Amino acid sequence: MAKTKEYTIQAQIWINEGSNSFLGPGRIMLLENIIKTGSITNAAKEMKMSYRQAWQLVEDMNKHAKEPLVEKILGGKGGSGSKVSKAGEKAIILFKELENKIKLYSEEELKKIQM
Amino acid sequence: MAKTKEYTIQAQIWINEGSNSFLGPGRIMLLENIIKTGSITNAAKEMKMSYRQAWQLVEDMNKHAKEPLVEKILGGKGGSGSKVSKAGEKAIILFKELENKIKLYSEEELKKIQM
DNA sequence: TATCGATATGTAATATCATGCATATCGAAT
DNA sequence: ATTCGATATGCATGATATTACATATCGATA
Repeated sequence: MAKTKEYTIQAQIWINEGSNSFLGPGRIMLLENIIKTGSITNAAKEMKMSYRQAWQLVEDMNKHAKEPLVEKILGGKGGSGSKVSKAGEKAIILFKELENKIKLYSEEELKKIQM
Repeated sequence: MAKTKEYTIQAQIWINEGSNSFLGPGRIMLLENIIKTGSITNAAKEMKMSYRQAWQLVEDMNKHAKEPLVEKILGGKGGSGSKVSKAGEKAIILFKELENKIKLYSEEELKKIQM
């Protein structure tokens, strides 16, 4: 008997500013991990990414956002760190809503056809 | 004056068979180039991909499709080549329709919000 | 059975990219 | 001024694809 084949759809989105990438799943996860850990360094560790790369992503996000998504905190008794701004929190929410809608829509559309 | 920032959305889809990738934009383009050129070898050249990689993609697509998307032609006076099957042609059309709908939907949804 | 142009496949070489590491800097708090 | 934990950044190293190359095979046609 023939092996049954089940097909699923995967949808991914990215937001660009002009021709530059601005937000994608990886960057959103990074933002979430910065909220969770309080620093780029620890967020990077959390997702097994090098600090260097995480830092560059933050730099790039900030450059392409209307206002910074991540703000640095320097000094203080506990040393330094980074924090996601209000604009950053909003970006996370908007992105995930968008992503969710599109994934749902994709699945519905796949159901309509026979692969 | 502040630099205006224009945001656009990019959506990409892939079809999986079980947990294996089956079709994506690259594979679809490969199929189209096989139609155009009549062989995997020339399709690969067309898109500056190594023959090896192109061949593996074809192999993998066929393995995960219900019936082969690409069929080999061996022998004959003109030597050999490959051809996209009816199932392959159908897959191209279905994929592109799906992709198109999702891209349109994504753009509509982006318009609704303010990034 | 000789020819043809590609397919099919392993292996060595290479390019690409991310990471690790080292160092300088930061600025509030004490 | 010292301390703190991170940020900021260059550069060498390493891991991980991707490619190039070489070779064997294919099968209808003539």
